[in-house]
Amino acid sequence: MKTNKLCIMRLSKYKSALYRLKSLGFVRIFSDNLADAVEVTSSQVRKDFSIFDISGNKRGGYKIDELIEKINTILGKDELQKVVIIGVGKLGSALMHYTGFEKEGIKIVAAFDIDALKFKHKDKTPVLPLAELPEFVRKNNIKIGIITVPATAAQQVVEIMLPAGIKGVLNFAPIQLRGNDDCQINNVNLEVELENLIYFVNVLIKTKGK
Amino acid sequence: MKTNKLCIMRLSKYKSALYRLKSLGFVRIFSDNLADAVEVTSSQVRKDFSIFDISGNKRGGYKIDELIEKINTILGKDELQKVVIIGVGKLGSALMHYTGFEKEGIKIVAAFDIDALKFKHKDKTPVLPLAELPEFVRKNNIKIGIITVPATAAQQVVEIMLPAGIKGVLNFAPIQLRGNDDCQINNVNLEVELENLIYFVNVLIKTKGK
DNA sequence: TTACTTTTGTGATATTATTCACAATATATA
DNA sequence: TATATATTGTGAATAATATCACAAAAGTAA
Repeated sequence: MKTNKLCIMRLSKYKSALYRLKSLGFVRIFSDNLADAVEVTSSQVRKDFSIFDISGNKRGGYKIDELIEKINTILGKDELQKVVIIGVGKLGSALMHYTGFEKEGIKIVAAFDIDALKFKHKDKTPVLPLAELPEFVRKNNIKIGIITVPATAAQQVVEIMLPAGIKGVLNFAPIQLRGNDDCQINNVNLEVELENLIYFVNVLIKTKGK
Repeated sequence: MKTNKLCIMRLSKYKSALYRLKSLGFVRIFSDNLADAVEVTSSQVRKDFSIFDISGNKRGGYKIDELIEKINTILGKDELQKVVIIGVGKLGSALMHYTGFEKEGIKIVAAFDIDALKFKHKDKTPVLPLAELPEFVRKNNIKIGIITVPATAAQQVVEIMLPAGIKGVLNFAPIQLRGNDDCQINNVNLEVELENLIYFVNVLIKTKGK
């Protein structure tokens, strides 16, 4: 089974499109429709599915419900995923209260910071001292953490998370963090995303000018 | 000149690493060092540079200042980039006040919403009615917009932005938005990023178990 | 039932991206 | 100055990814 990051990203996107199509009343779907929704080719869709032995019916397409279930299984979404956030700044608290995760079975169970003014031990999603992270992570069997601290603190935070048993980090600090064999780190760099967009907009404007 | 999105993303990352290395006192840099900082190979770095005719000195490496300047020119960062945000929810207001953009020459000049309770005409970064977006965009020659509205509203917002003259959209709504020849849309899907991470963490845990 | 049409599933092929490998050359050293 | 060494720059080779194209199967219509 040959997979790669892009392929898994597409699976997520297929799923999200499937929920939407389902809510519009569709029961079955063709690779063509999914391809449209996610802006890929229909052979890409079928190839992705074949990698994971997802099969439909020739001429009958795929049953949406089955498809969603299979994709969820592949993505490991059978059980609720508990996630912690480190860094309760603007972005951190926005993500903390972001409602989009719950429908995907992802729950932010706690946040951590070093600023005592931000501690909220009694809240539904508590904000706790960073020093308590290792114990919390072990007790609650947390695997995933989101980093939303400033770039200068990010590597230090990783050094605390790894021995605590965190296996996956989604890093929003604008610095490329290094994972290891025991921990996967994915970086989401907002500045880079915007710069990228700016580049292609400039290309667009220049080519139009011709 | 053959470019692609990944290559441009790497340029941004090189630049960010260069700022860091500069602040540590470095003046010259080798492809090796940059490769380390961004987690790519040194030939990747040199290849990327050669695509844009960036050259260093054999045995002398690259001068950091020149490199930063050249990359900024390529990325179109010669002048301040004015950006608007549509959707002043949790994520929107976090991005609105996110300080990381300014050092990259990106300025959020206004935000828009449909909820009158959110309007702040007098603020430094005003929150204005969505209806005023087209006029504002034209008057201020805005090219870039960030979408942080719910998925259900995102496509409608795009339909307002395109005729107003927006050329690039960074979309945070969890739905794949479609651009056209006149407008580039890049999607950042937080749910997808997290799901992706969860997948690879599960793979990690399974393989370790063996 | 039979012929026709549509859609899947997948090897073969094409395209794109990355790494290799090494000549060219700038700098350092003796 | 001559020699040794490190590093770039880039074609060639390799690897990764996506598309093509078509046989096989399943539905539809007559």
